[in-house]
Amino acid sequence: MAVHSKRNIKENAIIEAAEKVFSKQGFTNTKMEDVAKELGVSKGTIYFYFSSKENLYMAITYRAFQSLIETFYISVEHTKEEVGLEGLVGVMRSFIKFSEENFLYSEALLDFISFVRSTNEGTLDKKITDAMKESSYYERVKDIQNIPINIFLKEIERGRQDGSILNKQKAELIYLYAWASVIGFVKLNATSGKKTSILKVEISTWRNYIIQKTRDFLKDPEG
Amino acid sequence: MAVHSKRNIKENAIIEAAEKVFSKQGFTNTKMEDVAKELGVSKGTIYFYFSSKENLYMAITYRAFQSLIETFYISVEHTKEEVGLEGLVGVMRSFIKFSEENFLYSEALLDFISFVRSTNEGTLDKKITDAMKESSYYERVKDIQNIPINIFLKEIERGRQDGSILNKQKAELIYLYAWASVIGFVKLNATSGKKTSILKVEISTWRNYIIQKTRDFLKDPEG
Amino acid sequence: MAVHSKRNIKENAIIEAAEKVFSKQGFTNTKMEDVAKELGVSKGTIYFYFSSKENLYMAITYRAFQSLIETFYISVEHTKEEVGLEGLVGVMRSFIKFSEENFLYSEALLDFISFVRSTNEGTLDKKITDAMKESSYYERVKDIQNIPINIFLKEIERGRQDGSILNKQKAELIYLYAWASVIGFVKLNATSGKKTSILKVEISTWRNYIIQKTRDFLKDPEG
Amino acid sequence: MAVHSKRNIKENAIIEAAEKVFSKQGFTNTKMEDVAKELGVSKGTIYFYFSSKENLYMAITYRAFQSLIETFYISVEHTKEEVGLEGLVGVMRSFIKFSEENFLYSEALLDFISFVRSTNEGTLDKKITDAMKESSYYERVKDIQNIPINIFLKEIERGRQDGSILNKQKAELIYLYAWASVIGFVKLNATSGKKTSILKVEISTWRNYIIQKTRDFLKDPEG
DNA sequence: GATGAATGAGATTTCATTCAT
DNA sequence: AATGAATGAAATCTCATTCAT
Repeated sequence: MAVHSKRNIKENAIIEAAEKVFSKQGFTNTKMEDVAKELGVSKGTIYFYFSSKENLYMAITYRAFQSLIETFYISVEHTKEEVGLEGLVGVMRSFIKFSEENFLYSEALLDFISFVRSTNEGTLDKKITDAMKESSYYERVKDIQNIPINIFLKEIERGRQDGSILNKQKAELIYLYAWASVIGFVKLNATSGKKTSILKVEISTWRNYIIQKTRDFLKDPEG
Repeated sequence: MAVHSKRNIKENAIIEAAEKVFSKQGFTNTKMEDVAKELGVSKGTIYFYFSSKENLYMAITYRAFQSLIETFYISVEHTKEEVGLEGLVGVMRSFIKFSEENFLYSEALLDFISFVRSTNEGTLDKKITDAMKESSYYERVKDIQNIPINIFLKEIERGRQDGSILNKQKAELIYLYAWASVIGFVKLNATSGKKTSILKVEISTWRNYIIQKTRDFLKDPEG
Repeated sequence: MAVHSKRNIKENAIIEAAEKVFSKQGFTNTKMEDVAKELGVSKGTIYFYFSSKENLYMAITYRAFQSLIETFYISVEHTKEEVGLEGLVGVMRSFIKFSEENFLYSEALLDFISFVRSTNEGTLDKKITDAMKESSYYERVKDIQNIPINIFLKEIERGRQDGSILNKQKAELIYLYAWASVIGFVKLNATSGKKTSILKVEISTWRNYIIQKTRDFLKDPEG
Repeated sequence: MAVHSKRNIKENAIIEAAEKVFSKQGFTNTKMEDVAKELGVSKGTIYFYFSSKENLYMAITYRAFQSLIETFYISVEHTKEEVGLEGLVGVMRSFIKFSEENFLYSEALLDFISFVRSTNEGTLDKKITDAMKESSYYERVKDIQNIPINIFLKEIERGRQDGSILNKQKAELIYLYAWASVIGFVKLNATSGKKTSILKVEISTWRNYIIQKTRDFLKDPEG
């Protein structure tokens, strides 16, 4: 186990270095050499741990899902004494926070969803190719990809049980509507993040508005 | 002028070919050769009309804005007899339709916004580099980039005047909230478009829900 | 046609450059860059004409077969007034000469034979991989690979008709026996070719002996 | 000595593993890692015993010569009561068998001969480079390389003494002629060895023919 | 003795861009 | 205007070899 965890430590170090440079320069504009330099190792070392650039990206995707799941669990844990509505709003809030703080993760999640949904013909402009399926992380990600959704859906159910959520729409639809808001929000803010406003609107105002709207329509029996 | 319009015809043909292949394969995965082949001309010809791949993408971006503006104007024209609320809902509806039918355009708009907002340092993973600023289309796009927003805002104003829109939030915030929904919706559907449902939710159901929600919160005085 | 032949001229120039450096340094030890330098062009140019290093080798293989066929036809033509035995001895002689003068061709022929005969499992040490099958030249070579053999067999038949060849063995066996001698002869001489003797035997003596033995056993009714 | 033989045992194990993978994949396509894996040790261990990949190949070459010599001696021993002609035919027969059963050895012998004959400039496509000369096995091989030939030549001499061999050619020429046949035979059969015929000729038929021809021309006073 | 992580030179291949015709 | 051959910088990936533990 010592040996194995040693390997894991290095793998994680590489992933973290990769996250740093991918975040700064983007996947396409980043050379494996850049990742190596960031960590102060040689190119070969990166390839010793990750068989390809895509595999490395897939590992990041895995971490993205893991991180989101962790975030969701923590949120749910924090609000377990409150009603389901508050639990869900909490999840939503942490979802936004997560996406804002980890734009790369947010992108990775999105890329993966697109990839899984896409057939071979007509692939869009993603970093992902068929080679990705050969990544050892591909299966791992597939195994956990639905956990965030399920946590979300479970909170809706809880809210319905305790009467705090009155919206009668299909739970999945609520999830999609909420997720889309977050994605749009994050995408439109996708820059180096120095700016604190857009179209003269404070980003924090916008963020709060999304959460408020979410709460509103969850409570709305006509929702 | 004859010469000039002849040039325009060719330019447009190239842009259309580029749109086709970019849509299919994405910007990064498309070679200039592919664009040339699609149109049945040589690579040299493409470069005769467009100084770089980036410039070509910028031309597409320009068309994307033009097209969105046109779409918005048509929508507004169609609903000018109705109240502002309906005008705005119509704009929203056409916005979604536009984005669904032109994923590439939708991406281009987003890329441009990101690009403009970003400082030079810390550019994200966009197809857009500094070379973009040198594009002859860059200035042109900057000149019209705010028109869609302004149309949207004007309809809000109209709705407020005629009492159909009661939501008291800053108009720009409403715009951002609406736009984000559309972006999220489109992004999550971003595949070859063969699928008609996601998470067991019909896409049309989702689309209608977004429009319904938009209408709801525009009318809501507490909105 | 002018255009096409222009392309062919360049292709041939590249092939000839490649033959030169492959002969000198061997396939594995030769970089595409070396081929480019030999011709005074850039690496990219080589790839403009040949999609891969293997494809280039396959093109050489094609030339090898073409050249051998040409050599055989010329030999047959030269001896058409003589009996079949002499025709066959002539072919044999030119076969040896061909192999001595074109060691690279001789290797290429051998590699191809091995490749075609081999199944996927257990490929031997050749420059050839499965990628080779994707070479545009692969099919072309397959189409002509049996011509040399057929010429050889036809001469045996002619010799039997005119009574000059009395050996009663299966024609194919005769071919294999003769070919093996040539291959062994060439392989054992496979060096830069400066030496004129081996084991104190003059190479010319050895060569003549092979031809003499061939003639002997073709005439031998007990052969 | 205990230490030394322990070392030898390990060296032999490595050589055998190397022979296995080189036979299957060829020298060039085999990574040191593959050799290590085959034996279930680490790459470092291989390097502890063999200074380089070339050196390892040289060790195999040494074994190839040893094995051939052993084979020859056994054959000679078996036929010492018979006439020299039969002794020589026996050697030939075991030579063929040896080469068929150990294609890698057969290649190694050939590579070594080529290497020794070649000058530094103009080395052909062998796995062998100048580094080979630095191999500790290089000298060892040089010391024994002529033994097979000498055994062969000695049998010819014996056959001439007892009158069973009447062929008057230089003994070395006879050796070369015989060896070439074997090399050609083996090279043309160089595949995974599943096929039992080539050009509709049974390989066993061909093999027997070579032996028969060898006997014939050894007896032939005009040979 | 043995390990396997780390190195880094080098190989193949790609492709936006240029330019002679 | 148009062509497409040519360029060459750069990217991904390989692997024999080294070396700290």
